[in-house]
Amino acid sequence: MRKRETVKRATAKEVAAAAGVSKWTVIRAFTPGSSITEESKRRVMEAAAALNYSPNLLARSLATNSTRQVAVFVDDFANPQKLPVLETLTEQLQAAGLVAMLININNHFDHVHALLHADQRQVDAVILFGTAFRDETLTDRQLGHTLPPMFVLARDSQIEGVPAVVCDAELALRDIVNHLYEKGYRRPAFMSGATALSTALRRKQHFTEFWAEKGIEVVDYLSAEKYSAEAGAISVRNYLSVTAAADRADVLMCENDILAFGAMDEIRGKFGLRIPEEIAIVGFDNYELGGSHAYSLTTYEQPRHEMVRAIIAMILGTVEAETVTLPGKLVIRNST
Amino acid sequence: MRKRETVKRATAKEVAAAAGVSKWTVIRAFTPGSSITEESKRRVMEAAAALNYSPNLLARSLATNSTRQVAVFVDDFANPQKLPVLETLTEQLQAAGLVAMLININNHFDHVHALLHADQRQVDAVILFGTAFRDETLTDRQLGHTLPPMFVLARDSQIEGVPAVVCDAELALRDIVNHLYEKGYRRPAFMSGATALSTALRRKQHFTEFWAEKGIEVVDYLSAEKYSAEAGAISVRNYLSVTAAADRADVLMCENDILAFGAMDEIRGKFGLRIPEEIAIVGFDNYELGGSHAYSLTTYEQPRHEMVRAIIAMILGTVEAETVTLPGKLVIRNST
DNA sequence: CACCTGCTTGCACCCGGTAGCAAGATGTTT
DNA sequence: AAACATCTTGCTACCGGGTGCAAGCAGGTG
Repeated sequence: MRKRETVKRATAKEVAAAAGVSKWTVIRAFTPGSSITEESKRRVMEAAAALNYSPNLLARSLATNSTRQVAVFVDDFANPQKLPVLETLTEQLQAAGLVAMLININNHFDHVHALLHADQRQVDAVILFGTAFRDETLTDRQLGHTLPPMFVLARDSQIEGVPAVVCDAELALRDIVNHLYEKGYRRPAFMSGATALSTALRRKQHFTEFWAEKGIEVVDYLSAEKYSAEAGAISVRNYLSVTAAADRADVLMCENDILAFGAMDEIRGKFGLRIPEEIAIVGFDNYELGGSHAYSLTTYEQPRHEMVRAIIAMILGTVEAETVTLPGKLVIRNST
Repeated sequence: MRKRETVKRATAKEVAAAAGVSKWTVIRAFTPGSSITEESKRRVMEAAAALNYSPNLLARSLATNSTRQVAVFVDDFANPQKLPVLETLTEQLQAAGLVAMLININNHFDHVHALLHADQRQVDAVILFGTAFRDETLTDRQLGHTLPPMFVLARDSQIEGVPAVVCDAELALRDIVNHLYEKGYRRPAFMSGATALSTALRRKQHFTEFWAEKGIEVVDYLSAEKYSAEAGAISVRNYLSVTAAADRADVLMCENDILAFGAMDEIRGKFGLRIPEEIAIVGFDNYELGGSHAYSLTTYEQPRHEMVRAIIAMILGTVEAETVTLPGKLVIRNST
């Protein structure tokens, strides 16, 4: 590791010597609201500027037991939706004087590793962003005693006492189903990703439920291997090749936009069907590309700014830490 | 800020008391290669396990003057290409025992802020990922004395003494032009993004140069307002509306895939032209979506694994820190 | 002028580790 | 059994700040 042998950072003690005061006075000059005369402060600040001094946050963190660092766990970089949320998250964390440690959860670095590591680094909080683990993972491994506070973002919490911030799936699906109903669709189908995520299950469940309220049954349930365009394409290919034109759904809701993109490519490319005339498509998440001409996908946008705001408020402790559900908004385009 | 008043982490001193040794022996038990008897180590480890002890990395960092944290500056979250690189970067950093601090450079938090902040946090290095600033920024603000070592990733360095890791643009454009030439295209055009990035300029310049080597002149240069599908669409719309069919280029290379997507939507949607028969398209960066049916875009993939490996080797000091240029690979699809 | 109040300032001690020295323990050699 | 080499262990000092107390100092009051 390349050390910083070059030029050492100035310390409070050195600034103190230069300003002719004690190091505590220097520290006070840099601590808002502490009792110090204007004169002393001015002298300290001059000396500090001359020496290019700024407090060492590492030392401060050690002394105050607060690093103002937040670990962000991410395990699915394939989902392009992660990027805008990461942007919002880092921006708002920074605005709150916090900083994000981005942790990649993968085969070589699992949740337990990551948690222990984050704990060793004394982070003030951990955000499980779109990822989660079973409660047992904590208890099995005898963790949980000294762990930093955790929060789940954009996914249901599976851990007792760990709050989550999620988009209101019930409202979302109600909006979607209402929209489809008004557009005249009567033969809905639903495509889910493989994993048995509670957030995913809930979308499917509400989709079914709200159609049922209108006296309509969901005609087909498709499932994709994973969340990728390829998997969405395969799933819809299987469906269309075994389903007679008359028995086909007139609208297919895909659990997220990525699946929808793959499905649309396949529907138009391989099967030559027109969207939305022959089959309409709905996605979820509003990826940037859904807005392009090629797709123009009707989808649902999660309220990421509000979600991030909510989770940061909990981290800062300005609001009680409890699971919250926020409303997003329906984005209607040409695929329906 | 929610403090960790709950259960305090055990310290080496406490473990020492429990194990009946001094705290230094505890430290030795946790320091690979230090001299300690098997017996002592076993007793320490037992006590440590009972108390759930693990060393406080903050304190260690303070004492060793090495945090094993790397700040990663990102300023353009609109580019979806950032995500796979971030994945590779975090994965490899973690494998090397480092961790990424993700810093969002924006209007409220500029390079200077971010650098000072990263410095205060004593990061071991700063990676300028796809972002850079002028050399003057450093000297103007009297920075540069105590700053952590910096490295530029996926962009040219504009700072004296700061190395960069980039994709070999010359090789890339040579491959692209050769491919287009072999395919029989003879009327090339180039679309650039607005900003005068050196990496961007170089693509354009080499594009021109390699066509010239074949005795062919680039027939048109388009420019987009920024790097977005929308801007690409507008740029190509302007071009096609003022250019007679006979005068049109037969292949358009876009500076990156996002521009290409927008251009393709417009070309097919608004102008009803077929790709590649009436006009072929080439992008750059190989975004995941370029592989979908809807686009099937010929593009060029930057060697992100190798680039990340190279930059981490420099950070670790296992290789000399100097600008390196790595070869990527041409990805040929149906748009040419 | 003595006394009280309130703001500044310096100090001892603390946060939880690390480095390097020296004393203590152990084992080996002659 | 004495002398020596080697490994363990504990200790002092230190990384660069923060906390809370008490002394120092000012101004206002009786």
